[in-house]
Amino acid sequence: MPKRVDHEERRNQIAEALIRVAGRRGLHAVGMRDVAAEAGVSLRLVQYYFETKEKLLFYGLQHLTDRFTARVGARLRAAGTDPGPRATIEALLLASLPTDEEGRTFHLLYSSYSILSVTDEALAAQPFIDNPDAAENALTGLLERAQASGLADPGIAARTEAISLLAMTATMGTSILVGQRSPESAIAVLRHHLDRIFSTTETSANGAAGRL
Amino acid sequence: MPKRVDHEERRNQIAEALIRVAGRRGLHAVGMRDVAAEAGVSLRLVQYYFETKEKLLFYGLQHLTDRFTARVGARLRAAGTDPGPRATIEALLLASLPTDEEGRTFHLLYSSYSILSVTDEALAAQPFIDNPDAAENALTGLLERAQASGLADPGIAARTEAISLLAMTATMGTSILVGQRSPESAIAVLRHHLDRIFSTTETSANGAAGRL
DNA sequence: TTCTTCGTGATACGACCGTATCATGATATT
DNA sequence: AATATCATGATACGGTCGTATCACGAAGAA
Repeated sequence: MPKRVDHEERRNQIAEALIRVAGRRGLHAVGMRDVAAEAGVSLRLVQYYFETKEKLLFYGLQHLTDRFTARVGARLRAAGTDPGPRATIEALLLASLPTDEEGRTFHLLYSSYSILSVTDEALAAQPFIDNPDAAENALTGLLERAQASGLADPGIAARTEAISLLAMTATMGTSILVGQRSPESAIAVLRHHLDRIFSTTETSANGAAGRL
Repeated sequence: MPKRVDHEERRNQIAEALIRVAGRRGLHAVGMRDVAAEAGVSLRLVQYYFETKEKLLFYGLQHLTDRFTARVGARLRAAGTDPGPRATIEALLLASLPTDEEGRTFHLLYSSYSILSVTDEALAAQPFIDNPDAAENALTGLLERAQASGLADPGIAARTEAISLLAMTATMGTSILVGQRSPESAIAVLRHHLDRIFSTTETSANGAAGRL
């Protein structure tokens, strides 16, 4: 066969371009031509690898979640080998906060896709529906294990707290995005709740007992 | 003067049409012609009252926040005259949840505008920036007063909890919107935290004692 | 009445968008 | 070397969008 270019890699390059330009100008504002220009290829090429814009957007969403998963994994590894449950949870939540350019793009685009999926049923049927459930389950498991090993308050409702932490992180991420809240204050709120959750009853002299 | 039509009312009618069609098909998908058709008027009329689409969108945002404020007010009044702080807070939070068609539209469009404002600086300069702060301040005040009157745990950090409650409500609202969570479970999570906050110290049979 | 101004309508314009078509290099197989 | 097939490019097409233009009816002011 001819030229043999790795199609999947090409698609990834184009998807990266989509993510870059969408992160800059907003997902609603990107066109095929913008993506092509950002990727440094011709419009035809974008059409060649993704026949339709819808498919490009779907692939972009997939690529986005993949990259986000990789980001979280990297943050977890950076937290050291076998960190405590609290440090793990903190790394998890903080990785979701738009405190750097990459996080900003992730949060903006993920939010955009979510809102879009409300009125676009084709998008609503796409993969990223199960992702939040996975995060919720993972976090719940971490909390339960922390409780079992006596690090976290046994009185708390693990799943409810997991849902709450993720929900707070998401909204405060948006607040950071629109410039309404500083990353520091968002982190402070999260730590406040982690302090509450990771507090064995008797050791609570002041506040922060079982720190990471 | 000629025909004498109340311009402001006309604008409101058109803004209502914008909100309806945007709530149905998504804010990104509405055009001037859609709004005109939904309002039962000609395209020219929409142009006449709002010279540009940008102005129409800005006015629509203003109208949206006005109507949302009215909704919250109505819910508060429906909660009875001088309800307790907890009932007030609950009414406030539940009014923000997309549990009915109106709430669904509010949440969807408010989220859409927020996301849009991240990449649209003209929109970012618009009014609705201060609204979240107002809600946060109001909620903080309610919590502090509840603490002062011995109804709420004096150990909690009022503002931090206010921020948390609003943040959780917002994200769970979106979760409801995309069909990922039921309104009941969202309400259960909120009530869980209200139970924690509105718990006088000695009644805590299990864990949450004199927290920081 | 005549005029001026406001309100409303029908329609046209230029730009851009997603998609399709046609053409042409490049290469691995025969 | 010939050829079939993959990869890439230039360009055209139909539709829709926001906006502008032209036209006309209606009503207080002169």
